[in-house]
Amino acid sequence: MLDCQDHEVCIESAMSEAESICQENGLRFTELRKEVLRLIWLSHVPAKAYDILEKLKGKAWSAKPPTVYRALDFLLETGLVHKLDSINAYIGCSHPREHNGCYFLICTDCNEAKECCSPELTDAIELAWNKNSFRPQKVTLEVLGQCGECE
Amino acid sequence: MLDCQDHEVCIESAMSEAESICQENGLRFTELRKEVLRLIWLSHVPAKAYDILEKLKGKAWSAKPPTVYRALDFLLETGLVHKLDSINAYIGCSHPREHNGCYFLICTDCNEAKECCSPELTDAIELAWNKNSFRPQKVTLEVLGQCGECE
DNA sequence: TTAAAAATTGTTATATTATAACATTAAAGT
DNA sequence: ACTTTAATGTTATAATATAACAATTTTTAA
Repeated sequence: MLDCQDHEVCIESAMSEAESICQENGLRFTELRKEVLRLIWLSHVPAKAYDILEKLKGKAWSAKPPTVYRALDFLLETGLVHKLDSINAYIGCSHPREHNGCYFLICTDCNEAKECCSPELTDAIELAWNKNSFRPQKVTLEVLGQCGECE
Repeated sequence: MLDCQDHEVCIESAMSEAESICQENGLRFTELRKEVLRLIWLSHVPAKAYDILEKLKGKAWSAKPPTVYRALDFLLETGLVHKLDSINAYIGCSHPREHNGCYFLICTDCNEAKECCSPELTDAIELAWNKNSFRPQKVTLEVLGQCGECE
């Protein structure tokens, strides 16, 4: 599904961008938060919270559910990570500096997910909700299906 | 949020349409399934599985979690009910004979949800996924925010 | 019409996902 | 340095959902 050539590069660039964003905004990118973000970025398959927990236990931490969920809360709030509600899993944001018209393609065969953006989509959605005089706060748009490589 | 004038009528028409659909398709609309659908339609606030369970217990059933989840599975498969993944709740489908370009507006104040359709939306989404050579199987589109009455 | 097969429901147990509440430690502000 | 705030540790539990097998009901078909 993905165009990522060298995933090590992919991870490192995500980590350093996260570092910058936190610095710019005076947010504390602690070791725990870093490690959780890195674990999420380990693959393009969205990570489950309890899988992250198991991996954390293998490291220095005395990790328990709140350990992971608190780190996830931080990463979600800062926009470094997205939660995919349709599969209860977490994926690193591929462009954490701007979030416009994002949606997710999730392959039910290889389990990889890809974040996409489409201005036309945003426009269509805005048009639709304006008709309903609705003030949107959060949009969830996830497409489950088969990616090009898997079909 | 809703234009429903008389909710009794709203419920009864949903129930009788469900009855018809099941009959047409040779599906068994058992008492249990009927009751669960009716409980979901009790309000336009999406129903939580365990709330349905509690209400069922007040009736004739010896209800346990699988009782509810199996009825929900049936109703979801037949398209009589939708699951809202962003809030883990279930809502009656307002037009179960055709599902095209549906999405949901969910008010975080009054908790009501409204099913909407927008062909432009469907088109924009299809355009977007075609670019990615992705074969969609299920689309989740939910907008959390404030409805007209609540803002 | 009755036996076999299939579908539905009952029941017990457990898996999965997530948060509350309070204690402790570390960092930042004054 | 001391106070406050933020982050993490820890225990317990809440909320959501499914597995596995037994009993029953409905349908099929001999």
